Amino acid sequence: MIESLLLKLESHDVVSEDEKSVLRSLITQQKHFSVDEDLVTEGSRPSYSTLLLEGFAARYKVLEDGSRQITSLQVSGDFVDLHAFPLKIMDHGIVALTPCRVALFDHKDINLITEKFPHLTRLLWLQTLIDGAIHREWIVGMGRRSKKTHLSHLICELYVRLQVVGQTSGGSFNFPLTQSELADVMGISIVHLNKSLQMLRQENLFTWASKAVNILDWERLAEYADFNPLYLNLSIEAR
Amino acid sequence: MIESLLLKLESHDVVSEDEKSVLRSLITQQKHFSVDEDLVTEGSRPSYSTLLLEGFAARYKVLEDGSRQITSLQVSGDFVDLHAFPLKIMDHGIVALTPCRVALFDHKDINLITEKFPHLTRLLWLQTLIDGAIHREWIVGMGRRSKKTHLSHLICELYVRLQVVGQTSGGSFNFPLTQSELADVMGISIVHLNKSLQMLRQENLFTWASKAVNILDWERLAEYADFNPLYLNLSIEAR
DNA sequence: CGCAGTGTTGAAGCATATCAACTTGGGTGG
DNA sequence: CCACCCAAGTTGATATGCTTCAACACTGCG
Repeated sequence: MIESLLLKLESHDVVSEDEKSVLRSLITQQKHFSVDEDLVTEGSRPSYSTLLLEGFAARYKVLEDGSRQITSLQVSGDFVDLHAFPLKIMDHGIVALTPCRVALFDHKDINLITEKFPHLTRLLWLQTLIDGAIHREWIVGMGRRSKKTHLSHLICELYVRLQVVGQTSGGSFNFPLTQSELADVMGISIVHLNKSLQMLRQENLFTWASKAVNILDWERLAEYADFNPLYLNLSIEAR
Repeated sequence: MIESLLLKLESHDVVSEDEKSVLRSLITQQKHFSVDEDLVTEGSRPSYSTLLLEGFAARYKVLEDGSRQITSLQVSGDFVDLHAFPLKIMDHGIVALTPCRVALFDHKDINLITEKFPHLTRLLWLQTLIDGAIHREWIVGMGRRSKKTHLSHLICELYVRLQVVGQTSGGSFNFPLTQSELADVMGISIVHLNKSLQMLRQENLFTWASKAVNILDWERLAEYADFNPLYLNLSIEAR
């Protein structure tokens, strides 16, 4: 059930049977969310952390004027609020972009992991560090990349992240965002996103139709997007 | 010597004498860097982590076309590359914005902390999580805030972070960035930064001259910047 | 004194937002 | 099963934001 999490962990280091079974044993509860429902609300003080088993979710903040910025996209195998464990209070919300199935881990139990399983602790820590690395890459995209490059970089990132958890087939993957949501990811208006997307289509690097992306030429796309997967830390090392 | 780090940790939770002395005992070496020197270079594989004792530094990425994006600012008490410990390879560089004095912690020793000092481990983890929270706030600033609001938000953030480590006096603090560096923080051109800054000056919220910021009216500034310090997690809790 | 880094300015052109309208497609009730 | 409806996507026009280029002013320092 938590296979996608294990796949993710195993893309960074060897995970022992003991560690796997602790993780399996700690799931207290499963839950479903429908589209636009909040998995976690801003300002709340969760006593558990949420592992996304299935579906797409987004971290976001809403400003006074009602505009929204999405600060990260979460896919199967992502701990959407592991950071709530030491952080205590959520400074942002997490919303389901598709129907979502999640597993809950009690903070008391995660605390127990830090007490008894240092290596597993480091692996969980690593996940939150990779979240940070992705944030940095997004900052670079927003600040210094053209919209076309930023957008194709996002496609590359999602492709690689989904590949790790076995959610790609060939060059294609499910990408259920609306253009409005993507605009909130990139911090631009829907109209402008739409126009950038159309210009990008002329490059014939990928297609995006009926909620699925199909990458036509990975080499050229990665080159075009200036994409270097180093920041995702996909190498198996002793951590 | 590592007092600023301790001040920072103690702004989140109680730190025991044992924990303090472990930290003190693990400093293997001190080092100095001059302006524009890299504390850590992109692509390197450091075997130690760097604690900034004195000075200002910045994480950055440089793109093919030579443009630079600063993804975070680091001040006294910040572990500038604690994440290199599980992350292994640096996906970005860290440059000294002023002369810097740093202390080095061997990764083997940090590993030892995770094995023997779970509570201290959680506190260190927390520091990297706050880095992530700051990244998210910057993403919001870049994507959805006006330049004037983004800029004043940064001033608020720096003020609060420096206050924690005792680097403010009254409403003022040292802020040694050039406009060019600030432009790289915000992802805009120098010219535009300069003009936003001038418009902001007319609001009389703060002054910035000879490398020092002086906040004239904190309440109004925080209101104007839509600044909510929640994301910095400055409350003492059992973590 | 002169030089180099930093800050400031104005003009011109490109990027992006906003507004308003229209099209398309999937889903639902009559 | 069709008609309708609503959400999503697309389009063009206009206004504002932001970049670029080029010039000049200021300051600290050799």
